[in-house]
Amino acid sequence: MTAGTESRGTDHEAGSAPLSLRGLVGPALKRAHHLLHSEAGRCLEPLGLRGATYAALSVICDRPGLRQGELAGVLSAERSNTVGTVEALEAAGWIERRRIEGDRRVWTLLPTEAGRSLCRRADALMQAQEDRMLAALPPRDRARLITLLERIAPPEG
Amino acid sequence: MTAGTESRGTDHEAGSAPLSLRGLVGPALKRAHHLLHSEAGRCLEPLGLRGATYAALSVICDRPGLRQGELAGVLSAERSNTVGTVEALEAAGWIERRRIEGDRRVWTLLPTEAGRSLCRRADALMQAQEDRMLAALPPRDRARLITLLERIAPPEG
DNA sequence: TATTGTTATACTCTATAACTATA
DNA sequence: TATAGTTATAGAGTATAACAATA
Repeated sequence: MTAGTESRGTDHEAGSAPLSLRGLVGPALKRAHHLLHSEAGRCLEPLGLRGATYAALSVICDRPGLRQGELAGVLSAERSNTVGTVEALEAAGWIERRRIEGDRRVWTLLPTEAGRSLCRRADALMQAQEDRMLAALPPRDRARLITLLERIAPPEG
Repeated sequence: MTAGTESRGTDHEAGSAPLSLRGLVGPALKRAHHLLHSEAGRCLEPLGLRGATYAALSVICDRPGLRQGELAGVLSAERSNTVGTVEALEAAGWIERRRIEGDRRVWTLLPTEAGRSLCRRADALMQAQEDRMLAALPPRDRARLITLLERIAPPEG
């Protein structure tokens, strides 16, 4: 902290990233996430879905009957922020909410047949989208990438 | 699209992600990014920086004299969204803006000595933060991860 | 008292269009 | 007419606290 005044390079081919950011995972992660996320949004839009509603619908189809709070947990989202998502799915007729016996506070979430059908279409779309966006990565590298990312942030902390 | 009614599993150890999201890079990318990004924010806060201001300062220290529009390009940000960032850095005394000769529309960005000093501290903090967050990944895997991410979204598209 | 879902709110990040002053 | 920077604004995404109904 007391040393020299200049440790950074001064000549650049126009457009390279700064040295100090080169070794960090964060910036690379941010760019990749932003690219995939925005592209996924454009893909899902024609289906009437967004990233959040697709993810929620997918979880509900996979675990029919789960509670709203469990959904929030799986999505790594705040309970308060899943309310709108669930309402949107219900309003569109893609899921139903049911009370359970014994505890009238909780809502249970079930996909409708329309919801299941939509989810299958969305799954296919998203798979195709990743095939397109990740064309530079052979399947093996894709799996490796997922493994690395999940070692940083395991699913369902 | 005409086939069966049920292709998803029904028994789960509580807390696993849906099958259809398992093979996708997007969700894993999102979780890792969210975790690193929010943690980076907490790290930088005591220095008076946020992710965006740190990244901008780093670029300016590395390429002193670059234009504001070039900065936006390197940051993959809209020009309009870099205005506030640059103003914040200038107001804090970490950078200066200078006109150039020959074109009075452009601003040139230069770090002050205080800015360089702060940036060195922030670099060290961010390096330490990643060492902590990515403890599960040996350096070799970290480099591999960056390589994979940059094949999806190359720096400075 | 604690918990489930809800409301309200605020803050960050990003995108878009329109403006100014220069060129 | 085009460009650099700016302003204004809108939309996502996320975080927090407080509330009602129920346990």
